[in-house]
Amino acid sequence: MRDYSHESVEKKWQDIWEEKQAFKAHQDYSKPKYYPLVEFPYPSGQGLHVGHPRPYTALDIVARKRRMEGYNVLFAIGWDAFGLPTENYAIKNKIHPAIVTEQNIARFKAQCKSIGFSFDWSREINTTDPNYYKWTQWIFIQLFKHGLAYKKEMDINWCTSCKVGLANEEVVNGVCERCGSPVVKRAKSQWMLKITEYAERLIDDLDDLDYIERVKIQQKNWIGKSVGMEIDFKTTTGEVLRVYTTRPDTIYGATYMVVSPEHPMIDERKDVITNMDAIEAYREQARLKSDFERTELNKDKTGVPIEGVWAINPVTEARIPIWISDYVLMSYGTGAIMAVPGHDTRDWEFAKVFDLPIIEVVAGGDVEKEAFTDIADGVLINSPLIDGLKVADAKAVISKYLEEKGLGTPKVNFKLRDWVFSRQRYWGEPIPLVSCPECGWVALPEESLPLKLPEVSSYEPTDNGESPLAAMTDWIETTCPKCGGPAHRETDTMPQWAGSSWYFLRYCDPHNDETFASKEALEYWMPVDWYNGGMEHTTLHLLYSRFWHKFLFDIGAVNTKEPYQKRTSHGMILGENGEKMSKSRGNVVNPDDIVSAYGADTLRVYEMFIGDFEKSVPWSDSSVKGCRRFLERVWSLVDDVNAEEAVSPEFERDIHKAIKKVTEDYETLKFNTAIATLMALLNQYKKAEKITHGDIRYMLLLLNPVAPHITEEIWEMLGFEGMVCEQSWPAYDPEKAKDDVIEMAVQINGKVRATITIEVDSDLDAAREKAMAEEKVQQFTAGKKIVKEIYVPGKIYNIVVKG
RNA sequence: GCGGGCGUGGCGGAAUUGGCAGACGCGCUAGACUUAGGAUCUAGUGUCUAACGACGUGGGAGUUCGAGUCUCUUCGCCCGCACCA
Repeated sequence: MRDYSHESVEKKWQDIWEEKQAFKAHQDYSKPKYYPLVEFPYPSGQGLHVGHPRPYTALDIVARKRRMEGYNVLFAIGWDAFGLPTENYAIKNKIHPAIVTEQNIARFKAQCKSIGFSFDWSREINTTDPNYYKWTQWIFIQLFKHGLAYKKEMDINWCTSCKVGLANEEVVNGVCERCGSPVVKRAKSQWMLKITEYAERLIDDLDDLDYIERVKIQQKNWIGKSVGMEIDFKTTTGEVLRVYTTRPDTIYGATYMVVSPEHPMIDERKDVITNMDAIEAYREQARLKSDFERTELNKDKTGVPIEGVWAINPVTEARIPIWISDYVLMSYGTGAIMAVPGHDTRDWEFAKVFDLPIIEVVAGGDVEKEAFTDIADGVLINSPLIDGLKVADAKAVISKYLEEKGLGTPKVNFKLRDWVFSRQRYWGEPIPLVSCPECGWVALPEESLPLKLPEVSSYEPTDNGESPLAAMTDWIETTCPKCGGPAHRETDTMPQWAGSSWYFLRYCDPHNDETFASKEALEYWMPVDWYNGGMEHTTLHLLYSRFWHKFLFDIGAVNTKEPYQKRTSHGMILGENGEKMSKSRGNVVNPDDIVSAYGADTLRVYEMFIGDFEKSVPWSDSSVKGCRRFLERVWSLVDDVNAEEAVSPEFERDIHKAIKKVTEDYETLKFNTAIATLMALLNQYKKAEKITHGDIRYMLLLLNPVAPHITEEIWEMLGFEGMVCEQSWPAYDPEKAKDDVIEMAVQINGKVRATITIEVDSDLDAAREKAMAEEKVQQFTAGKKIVKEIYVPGKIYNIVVKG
């Protein structure tokens, strides 16, 4: 037998697969389909990270198994290539981002190929390709035409020194990542997408999806539906302050109000407010704070009372003060709250700091010590209309009362905010709209798409907060598609999320230039059957793409209301020291090094064997060696074969058990135990005197999805026909996979004292007879009274004794 | 602060979901082969104990014939975040 040389074996089979187009998804729509999906990577300058192959190998295993099970499988990859790091690299090195992108993609592609993923490379896509972003722009235009895109003044992070807008990521602890200068908020008119219009459906439709529970929970909490009321508070100066609350039952305990520093009533009533100086100073402070500071450092409540105006509690008619504080956000509810310090923790803290009155209106706690927020058992007090009622009933009664009196209306609110869709950047999809003095914002005609990114001399954001495109007068100045008059283009670009919100649709039909994907292709392939990705994408990417898909469904462009039927998530791979891999920590492992030293199959086996797929796990070089050792032992089986027969009788049961276990484990993310099963089976083989072709055949079939190269090579060496990847997935006989004789533990008072070998379906009498024959059992039961016997066939025999 | 998750040998992790805790792998120990071993093979390897045996899944309590698994409580760690009224 020759040595196992991974370089030549892996290259050989990669070439054969490519030549034979072994993994191409077929246009034959009569076969059953399967569509597994992995998150396409951002092609960074660092190249592939060892974190990438974990999810990719996992779904590659599923894809390969499905092909062997007779499915037409669509498994594709592409590049999510717009984005900040490339752009910043381009600025720094004065290279066009398109060139940087091209280089990075070439590297990523070569790396993916070297690991042997069974992608259908003919479907590769790239979000920065005009033939791709043409359709991203087309979708945006549909959103715009259906009223789901609108302009709004929104704050951007503004670096006071660089004089550019910054992404959240570029703001570190309130200062600019690059120059360390303070970052402030600055209002800018931006395009927004009304994802909130889909909030209810984005929650409800989760019920029918096969997402892992923590993804569902996290999405639901992020969307944050709450059922409450908007209630109007009159003020002493005649206007109305509207608040949102989920606890209208506590209204008798509303002893003051708080509005956010940005609340419009402040400017509107400048004339009657007597302490505008103090208010302005507080607002300025709030403005200087980044979101991070406002939330993180603001553990102690701060605020300023508005003097000159009071609110009237609509049920008690009491005159109560109005404060401003940054713990109330303009972006949620109405930007104003009725503060009930007795029964809301934040209000309670605020009241304690500023010595505001606390009235107990729900009995059961001690409001002098802390806010009482238990809504299950509380009973209302000090609330004439609802005294003695439980919280839930009190809510219903007071809501009805307030509604009838015209003081309030029931209202559902969501935490979810609309999606800020504008970026003041160059390396993104141009927004295909023009602003016409006569017609307002007008979409470009669809047949004129793509609107390509123009060549600019500098990619640096401009010092007035505009995108680099804003400096290109000849590009900006255009004519209105509607009236033909002079107009100018939108100069902001789309966020990186845009291209990734629909890429799985393009995989279905990637070369179509009539439409983003043909109806037939979509009807056949969609929905994605299994989408695996990182938890960090749960609330943004996953939600955004569900939103876009639902919209496309509503306009009849796609045939399913959800894009992904199943969603799972993998854990991160950490450095050997247990910390997150990063350049600065110096603990980064490059997959190329593993592939060249041990081979792609070793890398694949290792990443699947390393631990629970769903959990984070530290890298370990010595464990990699163990996986290489396993493959070498598999390789050495070639020499051990000493019979032509099918399966050795002594292995029949083991093989059927292994097929069952591995088949199930590949479906349930338990790749580690699947591989452990194969290792154990191999150990059996190595110990055996006789080992046949048939025995090894099963090992190769089961191991092939994880280690595709070496298994093909051994298959060929042993003279089997065709390729492993063309074979049928082995079936197991449930009867043969079952043990009929087992080792059963015999316990005395819950402690194991002996084991007996017994037929699975034996009854208590048979078990007792065998157990009592054991010396240990006799010893521990001698002279004692048997009070109880628990016998669970196939599991346990426990004797409870006394005395 | 809010939301989500995790604590099992020296290490990564198993445990049919309430039934022999530690599968499989790493590491380690001893031996074999060898000029050599950081290659390979064989055996051993949770802790305490000379042994019988006892103890053991972050800590404490509880339910149960039986708890890593269920309940309560407490401590610690990780991830995400937009103080969401």
